[in-house]
Amino acid sequence: MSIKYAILGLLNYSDMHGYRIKTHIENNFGHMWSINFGQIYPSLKELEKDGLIKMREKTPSDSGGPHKKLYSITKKGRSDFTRWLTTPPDKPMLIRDPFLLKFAFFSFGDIEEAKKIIDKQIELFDAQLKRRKMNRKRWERQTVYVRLLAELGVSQNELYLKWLRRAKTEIEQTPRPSDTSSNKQGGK
Amino acid sequence: MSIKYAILGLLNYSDMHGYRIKTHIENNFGHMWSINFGQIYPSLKELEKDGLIKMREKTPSDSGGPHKKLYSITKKGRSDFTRWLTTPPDKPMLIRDPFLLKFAFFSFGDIEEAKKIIDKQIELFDAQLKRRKMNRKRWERQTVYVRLLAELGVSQNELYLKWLRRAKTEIEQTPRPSDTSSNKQGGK
DNA sequence: TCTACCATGTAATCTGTTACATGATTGC
DNA sequence: GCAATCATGTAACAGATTACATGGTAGA
Repeated sequence: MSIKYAILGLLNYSDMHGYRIKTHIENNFGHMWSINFGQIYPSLKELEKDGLIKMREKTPSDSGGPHKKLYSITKKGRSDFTRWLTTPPDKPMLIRDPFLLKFAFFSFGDIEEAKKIIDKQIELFDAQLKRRKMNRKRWERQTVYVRLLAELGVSQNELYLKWLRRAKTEIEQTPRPSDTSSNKQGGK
Repeated sequence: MSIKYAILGLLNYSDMHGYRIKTHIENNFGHMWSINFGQIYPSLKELEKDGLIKMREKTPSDSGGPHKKLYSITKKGRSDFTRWLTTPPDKPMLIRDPFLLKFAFFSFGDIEEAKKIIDKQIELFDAQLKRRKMNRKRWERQTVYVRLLAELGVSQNELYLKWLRRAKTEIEQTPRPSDTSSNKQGGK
Protein backbone atom coordinates (compact mmCIF):
# COMPACT_ATOMS: atom_id res chain seq x y z
CA MET A 1 0.00 0.00 0.00
CA SER A 2 1.47 3.28 -1.17
CA ILE A 3 -0.08 5.45 1.51
CA LYS A 4 1.98 3.76 4.17
CA TYR A 5 5.16 4.67 2.34
CA ALA A 6 3.98 8.23 1.80
CA ILE A 7 3.56 8.49 5.57
CA LEU A 8 6.86 6.79 6.20
CA GLY A 9 8.54 9.18 3.80
CA LEU A 10 7.14 12.22 5.55
CA LEU A 11 8.18 10.89 8.95
CA ASN A 12 11.62 10.45 7.45
CA TYR A 13 11.72 14.25 7.12
CA SER A 14 10.45 14.99 10.56
CA ASP A 15 8.24 13.74 13.34
CA MET A 16 4.59 14.46 12.77
CA HIS A 17 1.16 13.68 14.01
CA GLY A 18 -1.75 12.47 11.91
CA TYR A 19 -3.43 15.75 11.29
CA ARG A 20 -0.21 17.38 10.07
CA ILE A 21 0.44 14.48 7.75
CA LYS A 22 -2.83 15.17 6.02
CA THR A 23 -2.32 18.92 5.66
CA HIS A 24 1.26 18.34 4.54
CA ILE A 25 0.22 15.92 1.82
CA GLU A 26 -2.54 18.25 0.72
CA ASN A 27 -0.17 21.18 0.49
CA ASN A 28 2.72 19.38 -1.14
CA PHE A 29 1.33 16.50 -3.12
CA GLY A 30 -2.25 17.60 -3.53
CA HIS A 31 -1.93 17.54 -7.30
CA MET A 32 -0.87 13.91 -7.44
CA TRP A 33 -2.02 12.40 -4.18
CA SER A 34 -4.85 12.77 -1.76
CA ILE A 35 -5.51 11.18 1.57
CA ASN A 36 -8.30 11.00 4.17
CA PHE A 37 -8.34 10.72 7.90
CA GLY A 38 -10.13 7.45 7.37
CA GLN A 39 -6.89 6.15 5.92
CA ILE A 40 -4.32 7.98 8.00
CA TYR A 41 -5.23 6.95 11.52
CA PRO A 42 -5.67 3.25 10.77
CA SER A 43 -2.44 3.34 8.72
CA LEU A 44 -0.55 4.91 11.59
CA LYS A 45 -1.79 2.19 13.90
CA GLU A 46 -0.69 -0.53 11.52
CA LEU A 47 2.69 1.04 10.93
CA GLU A 48 3.17 1.21 14.67
CA LYS A 49 2.04 -2.39 15.12
CA ASP A 50 4.62 -3.43 12.49
CA GLY A 51 7.31 -1.51 14.32
CA LEU A 52 8.00 0.86 11.42
CA ILE A 53 7.05 3.96 13.39
CA LYS A 54 6.51 4.68 17.04
CA MET A 55 4.63 7.18 19.09
CA ARG A 56 7.19 9.49 20.56
CA GLU A 57 5.11 11.82 22.56
CA LYS A 58 1.52 12.21 23.51
CA THR A 59 0.18 15.56 24.50
CA PRO A 60 -2.54 14.90 27.01
CA SER A 61 -5.47 17.26 26.83
CA ASP A 62 -4.85 18.51 30.37
CA SER A 63 -1.37 19.87 29.60
CA GLY A 64 -2.15 22.71 27.27
CA GLY A 65 -2.79 21.91 23.62
CA PRO A 66 -5.14 19.37 22.16
CA HIS A 67 -4.24 15.72 22.51
CA LYS A 68 -1.75 14.95 19.77
CA LYS A 69 0.17 11.82 19.04
CA LEU A 70 3.60 12.58 17.70
CA TYR A 71 5.02 9.78 15.58
CA SER A 72 8.56 9.16 14.46
CA ILE A 73 10.12 6.63 12.12
CA THR A 74 12.08 3.74 13.60
CA LYS A 75 15.28 2.11 12.33
CA LYS A 76 13.19 -0.72 10.94
CA GLY A 77 10.89 1.78 9.28
CA ARG A 78 13.81 3.60 7.71
CA SER A 79 15.27 0.44 6.22
CA ASP A 80 11.88 -0.67 4.94
CA PHE A 81 11.41 2.76 3.38
CA THR A 82 14.82 2.54 1.67
CA ARG A 83 13.94 -0.89 0.32
CA TRP A 84 10.71 0.51 -1.12
CA LEU A 85 12.52 3.53 -2.55
CA THR A 86 14.94 1.40 -4.57
CA THR A 87 12.28 -0.93 -5.91
CA PRO A 88 10.67 0.00 -9.24
CA PRO A 89 7.02 1.00 -8.83
CA ASP A 90 4.70 -1.97 -8.62
CA LYS A 91 1.65 -0.40 -10.19
CA PRO A 92 1.30 1.72 -13.32
CA MET A 93 -0.03 5.24 -13.33
CA LEU A 94 -3.77 5.41 -12.90
CA ILE A 95 -5.79 8.23 -14.37
CA ARG A 96 -9.48 8.37 -13.73
CA ASP A 97 -11.19 11.34 -15.28
CA PRO A 98 -14.99 11.48 -15.29
CA PHE A 99 -14.79 14.48 -17.60
CA LEU A 100 -12.84 12.62 -20.28
CA LEU A 101 -15.22 9.68 -20.08
CA LYS A 102 -18.11 12.00 -20.70
CA PHE A 103 -16.15 13.68 -23.46
CA ALA A 104 -15.79 10.36 -25.26
CA PHE A 105 -19.56 10.18 -25.61
CA PHE A 106 -20.23 13.80 -26.50
CA SER A 107 -21.16 12.76 -30.02
CA PHE A 108 -24.43 11.47 -28.59
CA GLY A 109 -25.33 14.80 -27.06
CA ASP A 110 -25.90 18.39 -27.93
CA ILE A 111 -22.86 20.41 -29.01
CA GLU A 112 -23.90 23.46 -27.01
CA GLU A 113 -24.24 21.39 -23.84
CA ALA A 114 -20.83 19.87 -24.53
CA LYS A 115 -19.28 23.31 -24.90
CA LYS A 116 -20.75 24.40 -21.58
CA ILE A 117 -19.19 21.46 -19.82
CA ILE A 118 -15.86 22.09 -21.52
CA ASP A 119 -16.02 25.73 -20.39
CA LYS A 120 -16.51 24.62 -16.81
CA GLN A 121 -13.52 22.33 -17.09
CA ILE A 122 -11.44 25.22 -18.47
CA GLU A 123 -12.47 27.41 -15.54
CA LEU A 124 -11.54 24.68 -13.10
CA PHE A 125 -8.11 24.11 -14.56
CA ASP A 126 -7.40 27.79 -15.00
CA ALA A 127 -7.84 28.18 -11.27
CA GLN A 128 -5.76 25.09 -10.58
CA LEU A 129 -2.97 26.34 -12.81
CA LYS A 130 -2.77 29.55 -10.83
CA ARG A 131 -2.47 27.60 -7.60
CA ARG A 132 0.16 25.33 -9.06
CA LYS A 133 2.23 28.22 -10.33
CA MET A 134 2.21 29.76 -6.89
CA ASN A 135 3.23 26.47 -5.33
CA ARG A 136 6.02 26.09 -7.85
CA LYS A 137 7.61 29.24 -6.52
CA ARG A 138 7.27 28.02 -2.97
CA TRP A 139 9.07 24.83 -3.91
CA GLU A 140 11.92 26.33 -5.84
CA ARG A 141 14.26 25.98 -2.90
CA GLN A 142 13.20 22.42 -2.12
CA THR A 143 15.03 19.34 -3.44
CA VAL A 144 15.40 18.95 -7.22
CA TYR A 145 12.82 16.21 -7.09
CA VAL A 146 10.11 18.24 -5.45
CA ARG A 147 10.82 21.14 -7.79
CA LEU A 148 10.70 18.90 -10.85
CA LEU A 149 7.44 17.43 -9.66
CA ALA A 150 5.94 20.88 -9.32
CA GLU A 151 7.09 21.74 -12.82
CA LEU A 152 5.53 18.59 -14.21
CA GLY A 153 2.27 19.56 -12.58
CA VAL A 154 2.33 23.00 -14.19
CA SER A 155 3.27 21.62 -17.63
CA GLN A 156 0.56 18.99 -17.54
CA ASN A 157 -1.97 21.56 -16.50
CA GLU A 158 -0.98 23.87 -19.33
CA LEU A 159 -1.12 21.07 -21.87
CA TYR A 160 -4.58 20.07 -20.69
CA LEU A 161 -5.88 23.63 -20.90
CA LYS A 162 -4.45 24.08 -24.38
CA TRP A 163 -6.13 20.86 -25.43
CA LEU A 164 -9.47 21.87 -23.92
CA ARG A 165 -9.43 25.15 -25.83
CA ARG A 166 -8.48 23.43 -29.06
CA ALA A 167 -11.16 20.81 -28.50
CA LYS A 168 -13.76 23.54 -28.17
CA THR A 169 -12.86 25.26 -31.42
CA GLU A 170 -12.57 21.97 -33.28
CA ILE A 171 -15.98 20.73 -32.31
CA GLU A 172 -17.41 24.10 -33.31
CA GLN A 173 -15.99 23.64 -36.79
CA THR A 174 -17.23 20.08 -37.06
CA PRO A 175 -20.28 19.73 -39.28
CA ARG A 176 -22.90 18.33 -36.96
CA PRO A 177 -24.96 15.39 -38.20
CA SER A 178 -27.67 17.77 -39.48
CA ASP A 179 -30.29 17.69 -36.72
CA THR A 180 -32.64 15.30 -38.42
CA SER A 181 -33.63 13.31 -35.37
CA SER A 182 -36.38 15.31 -33.71
CA ASN A 183 -34.87 14.59 -30.32
CA LYS A 184 -37.77 14.97 -27.99
CA GLN A 185 -36.42 14.72 -24.51
CA GLY A 186 -39.47 13.27 -22.85
CA GLY A 187 -38.05 13.82 -19.40
CA LYS A 188 -39.82 13.15 -16.15
CA MET B 1 -20.78 5.21 -10.60
CA SER B 2 -18.94 6.00 -13.81
CA ILE B 3 -18.55 2.43 -15.00
CA LYS B 4 -22.27 2.05 -15.38
CA TYR B 5 -22.38 5.04 -17.70
CA ALA B 6 -19.43 3.78 -19.67
CA ILE B 7 -21.37 0.57 -20.27
CA LEU B 8 -24.54 2.49 -21.04
CA GLY B 9 -22.60 4.63 -23.51
CA LEU B 10 -21.22 1.61 -25.33
CA LEU B 11 -24.64 -0.01 -25.51
CA ASN B 12 -25.86 3.25 -26.99
CA TYR B 13 -23.57 2.49 -29.95
CA SER B 14 -24.62 -1.09 -30.34
CA ASP B 15 -25.83 -4.16 -28.51
CA MET B 16 -23.07 -6.03 -26.79
CA HIS B 17 -22.41 -8.77 -24.31
CA GLY B 18 -20.20 -8.48 -21.26
CA TYR B 19 -17.05 -9.92 -22.71
CA ARG B 20 -17.15 -7.59 -25.72
CA ILE B 21 -17.66 -4.60 -23.47
CA LYS B 22 -14.40 -5.39 -21.76
CA THR B 23 -12.37 -5.89 -24.92
CA HIS B 24 -13.96 -2.81 -26.46
CA ILE B 25 -13.02 -0.62 -23.50
CA GLU B 26 -9.52 -2.09 -23.48
CA ASN B 27 -9.03 -1.39 -27.16
CA ASN B 28 -10.55 2.06 -27.23
CA PHE B 29 -10.12 3.58 -23.83
CA GLY B 30 -7.34 1.42 -22.45
CA HIS B 31 -5.12 4.45 -22.00
CA MET B 32 -7.60 6.23 -19.76
CA TRP B 33 -9.90 3.55 -18.45
CA SER B 34 -9.74 -0.04 -17.38
CA ILE B 35 -12.39 -2.45 -16.29
CA ASN B 36 -12.62 -5.96 -14.87
CA PHE B 37 -15.07 -8.75 -15.24
CA GLY B 38 -15.58 -8.43 -11.54
CA GLN B 39 -17.18 -5.08 -12.25
CA ILE B 40 -18.85 -5.72 -15.58
CA TYR B 41 -21.11 -8.65 -14.81
CA PRO B 42 -22.47 -7.29 -11.54
CA SER B 43 -22.92 -3.87 -13.19
CA LEU B 44 -24.86 -5.41 -16.05
CA LYS B 45 -27.13 -7.14 -13.57
CA GLU B 46 -27.77 -3.92 -11.70
CA LEU B 47 -28.38 -1.95 -14.86
CA GLU B 48 -30.87 -4.59 -15.91
CA LYS B 49 -32.53 -4.56 -12.51
CA ASP B 50 -32.90 -0.78 -12.79
CA GLY B 51 -34.45 -1.16 -16.21
CA LEU B 52 -31.72 0.79 -18.00
CA ILE B 53 -30.69 -2.14 -20.18
CA LYS B 54 -32.24 -5.45 -21.01
CA MET B 55 -31.07 -8.80 -22.20
CA ARG B 56 -32.13 -9.09 -25.79
CA GLU B 57 -30.92 -12.50 -26.69
CA LYS B 58 -29.32 -15.41 -25.01
CA THR B 59 -27.34 -17.90 -27.04
CA PRO B 60 -27.77 -21.24 -25.33
CA SER B 61 -24.71 -23.43 -25.42
CA ASP B 62 -26.54 -26.10 -27.40
CA SER B 63 -27.22 -23.85 -30.38
CA GLY B 64 -23.75 -23.19 -31.70
CA GLY B 65 -21.55 -20.67 -29.92
CA PRO B 66 -20.81 -20.29 -26.24
CA HIS B 67 -23.58 -18.96 -24.04
CA LYS B 68 -23.68 -15.23 -24.52
CA LYS B 69 -26.03 -12.65 -23.13
CA LEU B 70 -26.65 -9.85 -25.55
CA TYR B 71 -27.67 -6.62 -23.85
CA SER B 72 -29.26 -3.53 -25.32
CA ILE B 73 -30.09 -0.14 -23.89
CA THR B 74 -33.71 0.67 -23.07
CA LYS B 75 -35.58 3.94 -23.51
CA LYS B 76 -35.14 4.61 -19.81
CA GLY B 77 -31.44 3.85 -20.09
CA ARG B 78 -31.08 6.23 -23.01
CA SER B 79 -32.74 9.09 -21.18
CA ASP B 80 -30.69 8.43 -18.05
CA PHE B 81 -27.55 8.41 -20.16
CA THR B 82 -28.49 11.72 -21.79
CA ARG B 83 -29.12 13.23 -18.36
CA TRP B 84 -25.66 12.09 -17.25
CA LEU B 85 -24.07 13.38 -20.43
CA THR B 86 -25.38 16.92 -19.96
CA THR B 87 -24.42 17.09 -16.27
CA PRO B 88 -20.98 18.47 -15.45
CA PRO B 89 -18.64 15.78 -14.07
CA ASP B 90 -19.23 15.14 -10.39
CA LYS B 91 -15.71 14.14 -9.46
CA PRO B 92 -12.39 15.76 -10.33
CA MET B 93 -9.63 14.02 -12.22
CA LEU B 94 -7.77 11.49 -10.12
CA ILE B 95 -4.14 10.71 -10.80
CA ARG B 96 -2.44 8.03 -8.79
CA ASP B 97 1.15 7.44 -9.80
CA PRO B 98 3.33 5.25 -7.57
CA PHE B 99 6.34 6.32 -9.60
CA LEU B 100 5.83 10.02 -8.90
CA LEU B 101 5.33 9.32 -5.21
CA LYS B 102 8.63 7.50 -5.12
CA PHE B 103 10.20 10.28 -7.14
CA ALA B 104 9.20 12.81 -4.49
CA PHE B 105 11.38 10.98 -1.98
CA PHE B 106 14.38 10.27 -4.19
CA SER B 107 16.43 12.75 -2.20
CA PHE B 108 16.59 10.15 0.57
CA GLY B 109 18.07 7.52 -1.71
CA ASP B 110 20.95 6.86 -3.99
CA ILE B 111 21.11 8.86 -7.23
CA GLU B 112 22.20 5.87 -9.30
CA GLU B 113 19.26 3.82 -8.05
CA ALA B 114 16.95 6.70 -8.84
CA LYS B 115 18.30 6.92 -12.37
CA LYS B 116 17.70 3.21 -12.91
CA ILE B 117 14.08 3.57 -11.90
CA ILE B 118 13.66 6.60 -14.14
CA ASP B 119 15.12 4.63 -17.04
CA LYS B 120 12.59 1.89 -16.50
CA GLN B 121 9.82 4.46 -16.53
CA ILE B 122 11.17 5.90 -19.78
CA GLU B 123 11.19 2.44 -21.36
CA LEU B 124 7.62 1.84 -20.25
CA PHE B 125 6.33 5.10 -21.64
CA ASP B 126 8.31 4.82 -24.85
CA ALA B 127 6.49 1.58 -25.53
CA GLN B 128 3.17 3.10 -24.54
CA LEU B 129 3.73 6.07 -26.81
CA LYS B 130 4.22 3.77 -29.79
CA ARG B 131 0.98 2.00 -29.02
CA ARG B 132 -0.85 5.26 -28.62
CA LYS B 133 0.44 6.63 -31.89
CA MET B 134 -0.78 3.54 -33.69
CA ASN B 135 -4.17 3.85 -32.04
CA ARG B 136 -4.36 7.49 -33.00
CA LYS B 137 -4.24 6.52 -36.66
CA ARG B 138 -6.92 3.92 -36.16
CA TRP B 139 -9.16 6.54 -34.61
CA GLU B 140 -8.68 9.27 -37.16
CA ARG B 141 -11.97 8.44 -38.85
CA GLN B 142 -13.92 8.18 -35.58
CA THR B 143 -15.87 11.08 -34.06
CA VAL B 144 -14.00 14.32 -33.32
CA TYR B 145 -14.22 13.48 -29.64
CA VAL B 146 -12.56 10.11 -29.84
CA ARG B 147 -9.88 11.52 -32.11
CA LEU B 148 -9.23 14.44 -29.77
CA LEU B 149 -9.01 12.05 -26.85
CA ALA B 150 -6.42 9.98 -28.67
CA GLU B 151 -4.42 13.10 -29.43
CA LEU B 152 -4.51 14.16 -25.80
CA GLY B 153 -3.16 10.75 -24.84
CA VAL B 154 -0.25 11.10 -27.24
CA SER B 155 0.55 14.66 -26.15
CA GLN B 156 0.47 13.77 -22.48
CA ASN B 157 2.70 10.81 -23.10
CA GLU B 158 5.20 12.92 -25.01
CA LEU B 159 5.23 15.58 -22.31
CA TYR B 160 5.82 12.98 -19.63
CA LEU B 161 8.71 11.40 -21.54
CA LYS B 162 10.30 14.77 -22.15
CA TRP B 163 10.01 15.53 -18.46
CA LEU B 164 11.50 12.17 -17.45
CA ARG B 165 14.53 12.77 -19.69
CA ARG B 166 14.99 16.27 -18.38
CA ALA B 167 14.63 15.05 -14.81
CA LYS B 168 17.41 12.54 -15.38
CA THR B 169 19.87 15.08 -16.70
CA GLU B 170 18.98 17.60 -14.01
CA ILE B 171 19.55 15.26 -11.13
CA GLU B 172 22.87 14.28 -12.68
CA GLN B 173 23.95 17.89 -12.60
CA THR B 174 22.79 18.39 -9.05
CA PRO B 175 25.61 18.49 -6.54
CA ARG B 176 24.85 15.58 -4.27
CA PRO B 177 25.14 16.17 -0.53
CA SER B 178 28.80 15.04 -0.63
CA ASP B 179 28.61 11.37 0.32
CA THR B 180 29.65 11.82 3.89
CA SER B 181 27.21 9.40 5.45
CA SER B 182 28.80 5.98 5.07
CA ASN B 183 25.48 4.51 4.15
CA LYS B 184 25.82 0.93 5.26
CA GLN B 185 22.69 -0.84 4.12
CA GLY B 186 22.42 -3.35 6.89
CA GLY B 187 19.94 -5.43 4.96
CA LYS B 188 18.47 -8.80 5.89
C1' DT C 1 -21.14 32.65 22.80
C1' DC C 2 -20.11 31.15 18.45
C1' DT C 3 -17.28 29.96 14.62
C1' DA C 4 -13.28 28.17 12.67
C1' DC C 5 -9.85 25.24 13.03
C1' DC C 6 -7.01 21.60 15.36
C1' DA C 7 -7.02 16.81 16.54
C1' DT C 8 -8.27 11.72 16.79
C1' DG C 9 -10.96 8.11 15.79
C1' DT C 10 -14.72 4.50 13.87
C1' DA C 11 -18.33 2.60 10.83
C1' DA C 12 -20.56 2.20 6.71
C1' DT C 13 -20.24 2.26 2.10
C1' DC C 14 -18.49 2.25 -2.36
C1' DT C 15 -15.05 0.89 -5.88
C1' DG C 16 -11.77 -1.82 -7.72
C1' DT C 17 -8.72 -5.89 -8.14
C1' DT C 18 -7.46 -10.69 -7.97
C1' DA C 19 -8.33 -15.20 -7.81
C1' DC C 20 -11.08 -18.79 -8.62
C1' DA C 21 -14.61 -21.86 -10.98
C1' DT C 22 -16.95 -23.38 -15.00
C1' DG C 23 -17.49 -24.62 -19.65
C1' DA C 24 -17.61 -23.99 -24.88
C1' DT C 25 -15.15 -23.25 -29.36
C1' DT C 26 -11.30 -22.91 -32.53
C1' DG C 27 -7.11 -24.10 -34.43
C1' DC C 28 -2.92 -26.82 -34.14
C1' DG D 1 -5.73 -34.11 -27.21
C1' DC D 2 -4.19 -29.50 -25.98
C1' DA D 3 -3.69 -24.61 -25.80
C1' DA D 4 -5.70 -20.26 -26.61
C1' DT D 5 -9.49 -17.58 -26.55
C1' DC D 6 -14.39 -16.68 -25.78
C1' DA D 7 -17.78 -16.32 -22.30
C1' DT D 8 -20.09 -15.81 -17.62
C1' DG D 9 -19.97 -15.60 -13.06
C1' DT D 10 -18.68 -15.34 -7.62
C1' DA D 11 -15.87 -14.55 -3.45
C1' DA D 12 -12.40 -12.45 -1.07
C1' DC D 13 -9.75 -8.79 -0.46
C1' DA D 14 -7.74 -4.13 -0.86
C1' DG D 15 -8.31 0.70 -1.14
C1' DA D 16 -10.71 4.95 -0.75
C1' DT D 17 -14.57 8.00 0.54
C1' DT D 18 -18.11 9.77 3.48
C1' DA D 19 -20.35 10.41 7.46
C1' DC D 20 -20.38 10.49 12.03
C1' DA D 21 -18.76 11.18 16.94
C1' DT D 22 -15.93 13.50 20.22
C1' DG D 23 -13.53 17.17 22.26
C1' DG D 24 -9.92 21.10 22.60
C1' DT D 25 -8.24 25.91 21.45
C1' DA D 26 -8.25 30.62 19.57
C1' DG D 27 -10.22 34.58 18.29
C1' DA D 28 -14.16 37.62 16.99
